[in-house]
Amino acid sequence: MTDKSSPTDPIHARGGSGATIADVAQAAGVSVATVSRALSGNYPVAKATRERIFRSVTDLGYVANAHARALAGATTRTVGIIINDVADPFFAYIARGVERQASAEGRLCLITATHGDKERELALVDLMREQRTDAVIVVGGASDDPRYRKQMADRARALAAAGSALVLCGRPSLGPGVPTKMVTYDNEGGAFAITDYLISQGHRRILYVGGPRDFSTTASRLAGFYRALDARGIERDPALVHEGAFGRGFGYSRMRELLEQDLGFTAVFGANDLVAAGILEALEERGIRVPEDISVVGYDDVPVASELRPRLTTVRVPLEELGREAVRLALAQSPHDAGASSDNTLTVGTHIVIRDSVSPPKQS
Amino acid sequence: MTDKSSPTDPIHARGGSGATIADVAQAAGVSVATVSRALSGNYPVAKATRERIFRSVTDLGYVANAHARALAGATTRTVGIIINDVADPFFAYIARGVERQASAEGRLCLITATHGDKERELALVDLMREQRTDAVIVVGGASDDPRYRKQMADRARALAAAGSALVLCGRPSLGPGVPTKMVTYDNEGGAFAITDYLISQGHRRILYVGGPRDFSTTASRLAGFYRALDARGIERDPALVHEGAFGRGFGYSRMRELLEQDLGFTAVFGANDLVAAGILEALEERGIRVPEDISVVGYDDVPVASELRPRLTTVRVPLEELGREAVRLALAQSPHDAGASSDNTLTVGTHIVIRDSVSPPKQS
DNA sequence: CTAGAAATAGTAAGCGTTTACTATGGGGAA
DNA sequence: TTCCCCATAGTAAACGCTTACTATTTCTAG
Repeated sequence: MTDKSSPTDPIHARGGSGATIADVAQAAGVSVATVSRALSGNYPVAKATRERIFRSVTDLGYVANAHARALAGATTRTVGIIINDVADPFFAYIARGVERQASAEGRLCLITATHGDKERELALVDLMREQRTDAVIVVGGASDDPRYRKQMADRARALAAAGSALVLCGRPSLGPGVPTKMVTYDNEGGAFAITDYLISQGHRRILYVGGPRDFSTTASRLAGFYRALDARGIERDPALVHEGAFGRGFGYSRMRELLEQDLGFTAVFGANDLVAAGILEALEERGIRVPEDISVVGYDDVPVASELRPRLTTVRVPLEELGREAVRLALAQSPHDAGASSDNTLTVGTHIVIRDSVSPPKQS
Repeated sequence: MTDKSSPTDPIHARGGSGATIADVAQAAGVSVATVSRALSGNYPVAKATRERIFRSVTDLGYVANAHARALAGATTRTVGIIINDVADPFFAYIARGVERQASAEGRLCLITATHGDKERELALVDLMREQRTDAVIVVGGASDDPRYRKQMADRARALAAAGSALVLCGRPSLGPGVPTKMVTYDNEGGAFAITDYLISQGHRRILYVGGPRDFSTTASRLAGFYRALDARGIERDPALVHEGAFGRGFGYSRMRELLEQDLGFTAVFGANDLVAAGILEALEERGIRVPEDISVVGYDDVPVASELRPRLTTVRVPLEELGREAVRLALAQSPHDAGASSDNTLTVGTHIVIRDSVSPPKQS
């Protein structure tokens, strides 16, 4: 092997464990203060000096130590996001929005997943707090357990006190007086709209399947569902509501069971698109045609909705937009008073998108 | 408003910008060293003292400052991962594996996306280097531009020198002597297998669509494709190979164009499942039946493959596993010598999964 | 010419932890 | 009783950077 560290070999010029700002200073024959200033560019440094410094930086393959920088008072330039599961498209698209906006604002993105465990969610908020992220964004529906809410509220206060912010994305407020920012979508309205659409097509007995019980998202979607029923004077039938989980597997297995019973429904409202996909699968397996025999709708409009056959009629939620807005809001300097009056909350609309999975009920 | 900071109010007890270890020490009447030791538990602390300390921690809502900790020499407990796009299922599943394994090993996960820009990829590696992550994992095929390879190799050396590691996940080596770890899958083998399957069904003219040109993934898949052709003595026809991009949109539009020409193929190999989905869409639009008129296969076996109708025959890549192994390897203390002999590389297998999108070619 | 303002550099004090050393008190062995 | 060791706790020196001050030139205006 020949000498690997010729003076022109950028990054590997020195061994050790990475060059420090002092190494650069020495190489350039200036003080560390000058290097720091040349690098951040917020203070005049003579052109010649600056060039010498930059040359040394390249020669040494120097990159600043983000921790030292953060510790010395500069901001961390990092936002944290907490989601359920990276591979669930609902969260993945929101995460994409967050990642893109964060990077547009020169921030890095710390992503973690709860796998649906609310204790873990709380622990993750603390982890982000340790990291001193500029903001922490928690995504998706929340449990309505009061103990949990209190714990989360405590963390919101701690974050606010430390100059960071807790952003609630697609979940309800922690209550008045708790310093959070919120970006949500019209969950209830979308559910109302699509239920009403089903009714307008002539359906009267609609099955609702999916979504964890005691979960804010489920609650809102059901609320919209019921409101539509009520508005048309259709009786609510508890036998037609089956909460459980979000996810294709749940939709499939629950639908199989439900098909054994004689519930007499003509349409099914899947709590989200994945549940609807499972429902479709179960229906197909039984040779039931969609939409001729039974109509099906979903929620979220993630790509699988248009991948399915029949293409799924569903409610479009602007997921990526939601993520972007979350970081915009998070990073926006809230007016001096953290007053509740400032618009720390933002709601984006939803609308139904009509595809091929709904038709009028079969004459029976 | 009544007094909000009663002594029992956990986290919000003090204003300011977060309690420090010194605050805890004072509250507990001990030195900061003792607090540090009680917290990390790597040094004996009297039971009574420890309890007093933990009480103060809770009272103050104290969480350690990760930056100070990292600076003081402890590891950062963070791994970085660089992918193309969070919302692309191929990457999302790998990211899930990484995230899960990282969290199983008590690490946090810094996720960033390149959006296919290789300059940005290099910049992101530097960003992670600034963060002093325990490892940085770059995922997915790579460009074979020599300048780019050299730059990446420089960074690999810098990371290694700093005690971190560059992990190549699903991409080829940067060359001998460059200190990287690798976890890959049998890309070429999978392509060979599925092409051979197509041939065994009687297909002779197979169209290959998708994948960026000059990209390692494309190169391997095409290599397997060609090898299968050669093995059966089928002539390679350049007119049947159409590189371009990964993505549903590309598959759809290119297929539409190709359908205008009279290429006489009986099967299509989509460079990945998303491309195949686009191909299916274009075919459906033209009223061409799959697999009766034309057979289609994909690659990766992401969920959309089984969502499609017909269900897509494809090559299964254990994506989540890939991600997990990447962090296992990354975090494994490599033997003292960073010798090339140690097994810093790991390959997971691929296999074809047969569904409904292939049948023997139509008699014409 | 000279005083005072730029412009440019350097000094050194933190930022919040960890950890090598040092200090203290109490027990048990001899 | 005297020593030595163990269990605990404290002191203070990094870690690598930013930035308020201070110092030195070099102009510019009067």
